Amino acid sequence: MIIKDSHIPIYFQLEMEIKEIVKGLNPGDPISSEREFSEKYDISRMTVRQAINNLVNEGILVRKRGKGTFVAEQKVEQPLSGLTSFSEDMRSRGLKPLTKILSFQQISSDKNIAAKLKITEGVPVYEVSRLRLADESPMALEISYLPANIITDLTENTVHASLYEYIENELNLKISHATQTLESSLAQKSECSILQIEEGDPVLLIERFSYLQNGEAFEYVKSIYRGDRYKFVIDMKR
Amino acid sequence: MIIKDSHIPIYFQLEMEIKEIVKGLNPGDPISSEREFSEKYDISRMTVRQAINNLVNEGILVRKRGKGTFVAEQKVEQPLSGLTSFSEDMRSRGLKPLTKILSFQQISSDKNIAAKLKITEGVPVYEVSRLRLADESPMALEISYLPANIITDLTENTVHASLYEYIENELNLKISHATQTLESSLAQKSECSILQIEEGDPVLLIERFSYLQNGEAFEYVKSIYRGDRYKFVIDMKR
DNA sequence: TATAACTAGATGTCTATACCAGTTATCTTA
DNA sequence: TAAGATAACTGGTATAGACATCTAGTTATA
Repeated sequence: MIIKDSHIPIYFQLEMEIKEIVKGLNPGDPISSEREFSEKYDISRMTVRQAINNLVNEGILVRKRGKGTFVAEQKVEQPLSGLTSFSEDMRSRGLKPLTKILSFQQISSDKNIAAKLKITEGVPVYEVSRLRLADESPMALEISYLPANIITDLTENTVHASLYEYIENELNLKISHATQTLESSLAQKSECSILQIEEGDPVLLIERFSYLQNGEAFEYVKSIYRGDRYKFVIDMKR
Repeated sequence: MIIKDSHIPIYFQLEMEIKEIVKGLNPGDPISSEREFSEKYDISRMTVRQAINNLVNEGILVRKRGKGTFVAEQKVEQPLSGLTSFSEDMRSRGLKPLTKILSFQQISSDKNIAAKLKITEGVPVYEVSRLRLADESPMALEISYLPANIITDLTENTVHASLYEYIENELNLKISHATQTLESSLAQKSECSILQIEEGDPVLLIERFSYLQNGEAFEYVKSIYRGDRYKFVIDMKR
């Protein structure tokens, strides 16, 4: 029902009306033509067009010249950063995500870690090992290294809650960007038992370097994902 | 300059005109009022509004009721942000990238392709096979499928030049976003000879779905990368 | 029978006009 | 001088009608 002398614009009322109609239709179904709406509600065709245009811009309808206006196919929503987190990803597939912290300790950086974080060998770093599970079954092993002189007073609880919030809100550091590399490899003996796979099975190796706004690396993460069970998803906006 | 009896709609010509004007302005600057454009080009104000509406929807302008229309602040959008292309990636590592088109043909979509692109089985699609090389040695095999009813009149040259430019500028379609999945797997016999690897070697499987603004998928790409030589890189801005 | 022409109906473009509703500066008045 | 009214802008909403162009059927023709 459309009320003509309401303070709510007619085109807006019609938008609501059409949204209701669309609820009872399937993607691809046609809606009434512009002239039909115009006559049915006794409003101008241009006003009908305004309502439909807005719904087209919202991705609810699709116009096809000469044919009509149709209910759009389901819209795909993209997560903010472009990268879906493990937890989101698992949940979207109907699996229950769980993260177990296997170890948390402060160690002296060896040559390899020091090179990755571009710090001097021997500078203390936090080492955090995590096991990622989906529906109780292991999906990935993650080992993170964080320089203890930048990320100060880190605790196991903080790591388990939200590391990034701690860095930005408690330490007042500004996170700038991260670089992630993915590569396909074969499982090594040492990783097999914990991921419950066989030597030579396909695995996805992911390395992430995270940087502060001053250019310092504050995190190096090396992950091993089961290749047979995990797909990495990226959404890209244009 | 606006040509009235052109086959190009007046509002579209005006959009171009305003885009040029905006180039010489700074974010926050006002543009002429709707009535001024209307008088200057001797066109209806409603036509001016249609042009401005489109530019507002594109995020180029913002309207402020009672005040005027202004150049929008910087656009957040970045073309397919975060993903470095194969060519860029190779060059940054000092390798010479090369893409060879192995085959280009129009075929009838089978059940699998039709399902991926959400079209009816049998609808014709273009199939493009590409071999990606770095310093003469094969790195990846890419097979793309594009519905021939959406991406019309595709030629091998277009594919080899810039497909996305063709879609946006020649076909006047709007690219919205893409979803990419990566997974680790083992090489199958059929892929071995062309990639010069052994059966069971690690490979990176990448699937990409690209979508238009109306929600239709216009591209499905399946790629197989050599796991021993290729790393996939993602940069993330916060 | 195959093809071309027509037709009905859909969206697309465009006009000219009217009035509504915020915003701002100026002008009037107490 | 300060407060309020007013005028002159801005974009927002809405109308009625005209013609263009595309689509899909139907009809007429070669």
